Amino acid sequence: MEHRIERIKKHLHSQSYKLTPQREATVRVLLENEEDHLSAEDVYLLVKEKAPEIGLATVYRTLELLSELKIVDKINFGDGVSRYDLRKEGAEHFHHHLVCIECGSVEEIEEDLLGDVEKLIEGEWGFQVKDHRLTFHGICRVCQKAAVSSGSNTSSHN
Amino acid sequence: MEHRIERIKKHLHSQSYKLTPQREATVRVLLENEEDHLSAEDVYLLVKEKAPEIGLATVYRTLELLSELKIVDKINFGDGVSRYDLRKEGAEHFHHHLVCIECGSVEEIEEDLLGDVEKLIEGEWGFQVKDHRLTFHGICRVCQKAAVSSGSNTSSHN
DNA sequence: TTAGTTGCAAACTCTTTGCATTTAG
DNA sequence: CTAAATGCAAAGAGTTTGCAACTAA
Repeated sequence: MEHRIERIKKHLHSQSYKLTPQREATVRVLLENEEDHLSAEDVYLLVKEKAPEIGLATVYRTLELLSELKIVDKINFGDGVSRYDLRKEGAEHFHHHLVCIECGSVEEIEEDLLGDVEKLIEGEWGFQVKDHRLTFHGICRVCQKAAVSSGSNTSSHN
Repeated sequence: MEHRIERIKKHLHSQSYKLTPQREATVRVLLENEEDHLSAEDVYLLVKEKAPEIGLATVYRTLELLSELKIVDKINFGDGVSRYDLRKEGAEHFHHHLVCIECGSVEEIEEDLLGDVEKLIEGEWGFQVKDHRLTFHGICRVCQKAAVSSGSNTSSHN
């Protein structure tokens, strides 16, 4: 964890940005919640626990900065809120998401599923792919089980 | 075109919604601009040309209704604006998009590229896929050519 | 020392809502 | 006739910005 902070610090310095305590606290919150998809407000509340004086505007500015530096990815699941996701070390592509339409849970898929599809896009459409966003909407394992055990009689031909 | 209006009318009636002149005008605008990805504001301005009395709130309400009825899809390319896209007749899945990071153009791909990937998701992750959103960000054909002819010397190993 | 950063409050943008009035079916 | 829909203006939610004070490098 510390080495990741250190790396981000260098990344900031290389562009003559400073690593302020507020920024460090924000990055720490993101590191400690890598699995989640926090909104700016979520981050704000968590940062506030460590550094109560921080303002929401600073969180927004920090997240925007980290986003520009490709340290985080800004995503949008369709509710009107932006969420921020730390990029995995050395990840070439943005990871994918499985969003459950029942319970709202979000699962991440690191695996690159789109290699072939991207080749097709470049070949057939002449479009040079730089990044992608892929989200599946559906029903997660847990909610499928819940539906079965509550006796919903949807014919499951599987 | 008229038969598509007629079909939508029936779809509305079947749920005891009315096809008001405002709704019809909105649907017509969407039909006439199927290729584009209009924001609510865009739709509002276009509808206003035919039906100047319409209010922005009505456009929002209509788009939300059409979205619920799966007549349109609501999408979000990351700028803070929702865009609305008429579903193609009989389209099972949401189509894909190629967004150019140079010129902002958006191209649509009707072809279903994710059949295999979805099977994998269902098999490996036990996640029952209902729909997906796939957007590629990159450089469109036109901007690639522009970059070459303006003599940008980025080594293109292709 | 000083360019960069912060907190605050006010401003902005997009979207939703309350309500009196109108209208499609 | 009446439930549904409309237009307007006001309210909400999320995000951005101006500015004087502050601070990391």
